Amino acid sequence: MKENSQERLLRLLSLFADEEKGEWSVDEASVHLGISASQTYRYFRTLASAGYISAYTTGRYVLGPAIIELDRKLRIGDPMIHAARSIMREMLSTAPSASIAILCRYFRGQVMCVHEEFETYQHHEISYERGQPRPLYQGAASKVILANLPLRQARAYFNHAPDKFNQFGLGANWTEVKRSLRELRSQPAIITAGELGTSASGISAPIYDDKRVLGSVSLVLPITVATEEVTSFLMPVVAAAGQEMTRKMQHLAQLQQ
Amino acid sequence: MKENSQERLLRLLSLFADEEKGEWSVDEASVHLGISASQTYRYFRTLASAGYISAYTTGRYVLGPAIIELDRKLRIGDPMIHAARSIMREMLSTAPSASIAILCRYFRGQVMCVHEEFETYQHHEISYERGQPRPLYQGAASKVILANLPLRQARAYFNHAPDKFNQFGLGANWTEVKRSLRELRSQPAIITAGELGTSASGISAPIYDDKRVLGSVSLVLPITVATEEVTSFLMPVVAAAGQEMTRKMQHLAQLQQ
DNA sequence: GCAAAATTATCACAATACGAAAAAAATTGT
DNA sequence: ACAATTTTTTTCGTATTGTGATAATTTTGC
Repeated sequence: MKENSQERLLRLLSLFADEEKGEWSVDEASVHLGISASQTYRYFRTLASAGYISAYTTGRYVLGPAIIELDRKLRIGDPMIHAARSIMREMLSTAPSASIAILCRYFRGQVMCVHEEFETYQHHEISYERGQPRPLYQGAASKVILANLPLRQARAYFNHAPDKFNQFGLGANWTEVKRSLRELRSQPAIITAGELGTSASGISAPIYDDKRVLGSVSLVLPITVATEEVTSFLMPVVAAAGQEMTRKMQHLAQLQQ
Repeated sequence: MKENSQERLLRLLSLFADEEKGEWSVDEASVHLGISASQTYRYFRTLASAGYISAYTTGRYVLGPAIIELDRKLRIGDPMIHAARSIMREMLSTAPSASIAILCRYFRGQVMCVHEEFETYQHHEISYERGQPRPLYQGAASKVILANLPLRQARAYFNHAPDKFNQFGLGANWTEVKRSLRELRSQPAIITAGELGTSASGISAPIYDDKRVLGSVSLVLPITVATEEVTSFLMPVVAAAGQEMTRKMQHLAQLQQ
């Protein structure tokens, strides 16, 4: 827990991401971070003059335009998203209309959607939303990552929320969980229904780097069209997309560019 | 140009936004920033372990998932975007189909789109793209901000790129520019055609905070439908949207919430 | 397996980040 | 318009730590 001044600055910035709170005053942040008011003012000034936060009215700060600028650069330049785009589009073309394809990443012990592809835009209520961290035990895109994590890590997550693991059908104790993770891993792609909200069904396959799992590609379909027939057709499609992504990621690493 | 260590850290992060380059090695960043290699390693480690950058292969760093997380929070929580959403949608409903509504902000001496509303998604080629800074002299959404800036600032920008100002019809010298800015300011909304690419036309109105201009709301239409008749109908619509936004921003400031 | 590159650790010192308190500036109430 | 708050910046002395150079270690490419 030794922290230097740069880490403190970033921790202040992450206040705007972590908490449900979208705006912070200097005083609030000061007590929350355990930093003196004068120093917190210095941090706020630094972040504000770089555009990462912005005072939309006196004393109240929110995230600033520099975030948008960075996000655009990421959208355009991220190698994983770039590699995924065509694969996801092709996968989507074989799926029923109103389906969407999502690319997720393992991040900070959670799962975060980093890219979406869809034919026609429609607000999907409760699902993987770009940029929203989701737990590892809920939904296909998460579970497939969990199942491919080293057992040590999986166990640590299980110990942290055993009730949740049970609630989402992964087992009531570690022995059961271990068995169901092995079972999930043995399938080419994994399918869930109604685990985030009740209206969607997910089909997901893992993406590997070299040794460890990086994330997952998934199809999310309206639960009404996710019949046994449809999902059994799509399972190998999604599995192939995952394998193709894995291949591309390894190829990328070799290009060293 | 006195810079502390936090500012240096943010400057390193902004390398990933400023330059055309989307990926950096430690050495490249080290020479570019004029910081020793060992210290640059420390900065990279700090940013990486907070998720702002990520090594997608050994030695090559790109922006990390934390950016996406912050961007989502901004999209959801930003007071200006929140205030704009309904106004933009209503404005859009009176416009020809295939039009889009954009919300721009004055940022770092440039103009950046921070939010878009559209009926049906279609990739608009060259226009205001969310997160891409644009110069003040090009396009309606920019010009309306420029025209409402304090003259001192406008003059400074003119001196910085007089040829560009002339190219986009603002005048060949400061006297002419000053006159055309006044002329632009006198209109309820300003209209341009084909200034970004050749296929779009823009109608924009300014948004004020209390005294200074914050940004602009605009309609972007396919140039083919932007007839005199259509634009003269839409001009007061956009102007009203700008005024409504101004009202909401001032109301927001008074709520102090 | 070995050479090369990437990353981390060590160290000594100057630079600066820090909190407390005071000063200045901006904002609000009346 | 003026006073009362609140917000923000400055000052200052000191202990902390950020820093570059170099070495040690780990990882990677072949």
